[in-house]
Amino acid sequence: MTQPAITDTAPRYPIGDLARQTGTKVQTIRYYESIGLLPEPARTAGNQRVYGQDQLDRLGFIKHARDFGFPLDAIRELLDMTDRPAASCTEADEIVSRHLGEVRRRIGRLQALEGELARMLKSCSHGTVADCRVINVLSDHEKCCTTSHEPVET
Amino acid sequence: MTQPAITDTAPRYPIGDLARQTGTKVQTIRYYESIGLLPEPARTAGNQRVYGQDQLDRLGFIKHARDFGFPLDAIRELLDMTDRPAASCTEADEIVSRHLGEVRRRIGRLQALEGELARMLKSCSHGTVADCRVINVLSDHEKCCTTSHEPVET
DNA sequence: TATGGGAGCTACAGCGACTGTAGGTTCAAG
DNA sequence: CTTGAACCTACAGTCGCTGTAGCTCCCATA
Repeated sequence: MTQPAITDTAPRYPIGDLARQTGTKVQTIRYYESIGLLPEPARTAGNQRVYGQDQLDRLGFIKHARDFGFPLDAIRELLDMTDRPAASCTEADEIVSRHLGEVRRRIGRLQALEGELARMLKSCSHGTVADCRVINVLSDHEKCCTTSHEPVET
Repeated sequence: MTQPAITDTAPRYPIGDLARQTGTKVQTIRYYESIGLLPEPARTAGNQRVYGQDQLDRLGFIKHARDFGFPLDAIRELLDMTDRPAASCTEADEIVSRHLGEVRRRIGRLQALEGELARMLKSCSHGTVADCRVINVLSDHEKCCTTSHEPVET
């Protein structure tokens, strides 16, 4: 009788606390709920969302993975895995490998782009637009030094 | 009389030709028109778009600049400059410098990310999800080796 | 107990730069 | 004359949010 019931001590956060504790915006949390990334939480009598520790952890995971640049569907797969802790983590490794490969390809493309932009700028004589190397390179494919011409997906 | 009139020899391309010649999609061309990046072209009696050399060149410029990763509003500024060929090209240089700076920042962020992802993968023991380094790092901020935690904007 | 203001609610539009679809019309070759 | 590719408009969807409008709710202070 001197001990309060366990359910009374369970933390119950409103959405703003969740946002502050994870560094997510309130709207983003509601958005994650709307796309099924976060389950629908309990509500107060006044229809306001209340979250427990589970949800806080789950959102922390999502935020962290987003900071690592994982797309939401990869995060969804990773979250599904945390629900099966006895399973092999091969699948998780694959998701990360795929993402790492994507990041490396992107770096390569951006470095090629960096070189071209720097060359363009260096060769510009800073005169009129008519003589501008920058404008000329963009106007005329022939004046361009690069071999490949794929969009760069910045 | 033996010479055809000049206007008869002016090339008039349908939208599909423009698309093929520049490597742009037909819908994209119509989209550029809708946002005012390309002027409204002449039409046939049957309401189909017909383009001349000017438009082809303009679209070529846009395509090329997009391949360099310039956002459309920067391209709009660059196009405005080509209409004033006697002006100084300082402004063009600035646009390119800005873009170059952005590309370099992005490369830096992606390289930091690459390091973290590679470390994560290397330290994974390839056992169960419960022991998975990948999942653990994402679950627990403390286990994370990085100092800064900004989203990476891939 | 009244009140003020911050926090929460839903629903929807907008971003950038397209891409895809539906349902129709036009054009050129056979 | 028919067929089918190319064209037309209009609009929805992509990704991952962000912002707005117009409400309601909750809690601390007077």
